[in-house]
Amino acid sequence: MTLSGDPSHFEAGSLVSVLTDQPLDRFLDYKAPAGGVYAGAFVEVPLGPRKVIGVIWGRGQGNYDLAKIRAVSRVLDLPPMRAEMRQFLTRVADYTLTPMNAMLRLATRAPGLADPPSMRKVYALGDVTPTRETAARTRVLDVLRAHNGQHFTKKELADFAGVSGSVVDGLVKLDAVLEVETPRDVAYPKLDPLMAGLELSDSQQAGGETLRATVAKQEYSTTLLKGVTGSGKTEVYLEAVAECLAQGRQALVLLPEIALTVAFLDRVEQRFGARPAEWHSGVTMTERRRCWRMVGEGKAQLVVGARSALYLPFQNLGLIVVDEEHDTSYKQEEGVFYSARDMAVMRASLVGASVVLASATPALETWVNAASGKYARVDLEGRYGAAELPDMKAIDLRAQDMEAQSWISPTLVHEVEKRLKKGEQSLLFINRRGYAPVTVCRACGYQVGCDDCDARMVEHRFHGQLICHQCGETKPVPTACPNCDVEGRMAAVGPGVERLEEEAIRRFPDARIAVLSSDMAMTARVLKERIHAIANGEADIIIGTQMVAKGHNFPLLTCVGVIDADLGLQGGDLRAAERTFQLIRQVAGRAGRAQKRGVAYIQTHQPDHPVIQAILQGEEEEFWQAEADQRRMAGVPPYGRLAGIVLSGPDLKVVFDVASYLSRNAQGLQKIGAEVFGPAPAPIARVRGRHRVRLLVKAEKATHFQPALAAWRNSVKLPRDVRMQIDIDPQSFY
DNA sequence: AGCACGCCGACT
DNA sequence: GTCGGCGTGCTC
Repeated sequence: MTLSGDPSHFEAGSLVSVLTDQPLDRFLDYKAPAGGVYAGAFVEVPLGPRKVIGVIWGRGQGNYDLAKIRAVSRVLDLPPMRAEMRQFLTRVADYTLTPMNAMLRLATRAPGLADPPSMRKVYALGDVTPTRETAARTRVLDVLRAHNGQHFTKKELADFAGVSGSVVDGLVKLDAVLEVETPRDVAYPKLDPLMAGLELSDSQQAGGETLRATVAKQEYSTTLLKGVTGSGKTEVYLEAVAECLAQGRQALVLLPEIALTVAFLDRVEQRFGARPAEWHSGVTMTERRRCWRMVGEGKAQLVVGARSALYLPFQNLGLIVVDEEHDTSYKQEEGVFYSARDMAVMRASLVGASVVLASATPALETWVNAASGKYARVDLEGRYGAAELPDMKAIDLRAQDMEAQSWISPTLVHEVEKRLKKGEQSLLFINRRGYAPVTVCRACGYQVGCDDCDARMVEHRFHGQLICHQCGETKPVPTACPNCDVEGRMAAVGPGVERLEEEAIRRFPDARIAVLSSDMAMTARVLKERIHAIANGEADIIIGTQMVAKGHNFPLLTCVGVIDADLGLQGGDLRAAERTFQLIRQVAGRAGRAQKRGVAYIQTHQPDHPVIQAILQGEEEEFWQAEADQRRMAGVPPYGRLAGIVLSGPDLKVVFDVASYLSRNAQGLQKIGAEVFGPAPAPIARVRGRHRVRLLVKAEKATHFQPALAAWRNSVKLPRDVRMQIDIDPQSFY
């Protein structure tokens, strides 16, 4: 049956435009298959000798040799891509200057989409009683009778009954046990939004009700949920999730780190009685396929995931929560360059969903949007329970009597010792992995660098080698200088987390010391167990990198020492101040979460620096306002537009020439008032053997920035081995 | 992305 | 003579 006049239906043989996941930067025309096809349908189309996945985008363009046009081979058994999803992908592509096929790949990142639903055999009680009932057979039937109506796999059933699989086979042959083919991808267990949550404080209660009311309107909105570490943001936004689920709409919660998901799944189970769907790099292929398909069939009510979960085929999305929304890992800086936070807002605005951006230290962009009224804002007062934010104290390193090769100041040593005596925990924070950032020859001054990158190799004693943090290249720690051949003068300079541990062991020989660093290669579960053990008091001193700043609770912790607060302030990055502020506030927030008030000690050479001062005084709003004013004066985001362009290739001169040409031929950009800066060598001028040159394009806010950039990019034909990356709203300048 | 076509060097 | 290196170009 065909619906005449329905513009989204295409009759058999008519021309349709198909977007494939192949890297051809255009749509291809095909003939609609027998039975016709609707726009949005997932299809398989012939392309050269192969069959590839595509989506029917609309009517064919008709600008290709009709004789060469082939027919869609088949329509896949998947719910069609909704119009709003197609619109979303198009908008993200236009915003980030990404080809559409790359967008489709993001949206179809699940295995076996072209395959029929994967099936498996399950077993249930049959209606025949076997004539010869052996002991083994009785045990099997007893298990099935005890769980009447439930299905088991053969292995489950056999294991439960303590028999081998062949007993089950025998019973199946006699029809005493039923063998049923069922889809492997089953719906997620039902979440109950009406279950009672934890008891909320007044502030949480009020915040939760505001969010519920917002979600209940079923229209687009974005709300900043701001509350200090420990104020119970999660419980509050789970209220928004409850409201969304109660309406029968789907919800998505984005978390910045896989390590946080395990704890979050537990919270969801407590709150709604079952676990939600999970989507991140750590889930198995089978589970990925299940998640993608169930989300598309509306059989997953809540998804917890990493940024790429944004491209799942939700059918009736009502809410997106971006937890720790300021986190830099939401910005993808590979392949498709996008900010998951910003794209969450875009997706929600297209489907009439609510967005909650949760953070103790919001991104400046978010803060500004809330201040201007573009976003609503909910503030949580105080910390949950009796806990209060710690006192913040600076340790002026210029006035400390620092020993050589040591980074823990006498004042901080003293404070840690006091905690050790009282049986309380201390946290020493250093935002640097490995043992030492530099290996230098004391004879000639040579520093060991990576052969393929313009970066110094970082010594990792844990792994017993030097590692390039850019490309992952490793080499042994040399005993003789590679430059002057002098033996035995190579020295490690500066501290990393491993070296800090070494110093802590030396200074606190009787303390139990635990290290938490992202390169210790632990699974999410192991990591969670470790953190749990530490939180329960299995360590006196915790030494950690950035990782410890994120969302873990240590109730016995009363002392935080930030080893080098200046580290983030150098480098002249646009966001250096903001980052340092966020990171130190977060780390400090680890202290004193339960009954005892904590103190955070911040070691710095510049205690009068405005950022350090803002942290010490707790003058948050003033800090954001000052940052915002500075950005406005400089005409940079969020008050202006930036695009970072990186050209890379094996031959520096060729790359530089292309960059110069682009810079000189930017009339289209100048026409919209944009300026091109550069070319200049990128901060890391060589990565994996490719030379990198960067340009920066800066424009006023209200301009047709992307179209002008796209035209500019397309105006040059790049040499074969030169690549060009365009990063809209760059976060880092690497 | 694949995959074919095609045009030059060292081999059974 | 040909096997195969990977540069170039095409796929509706």
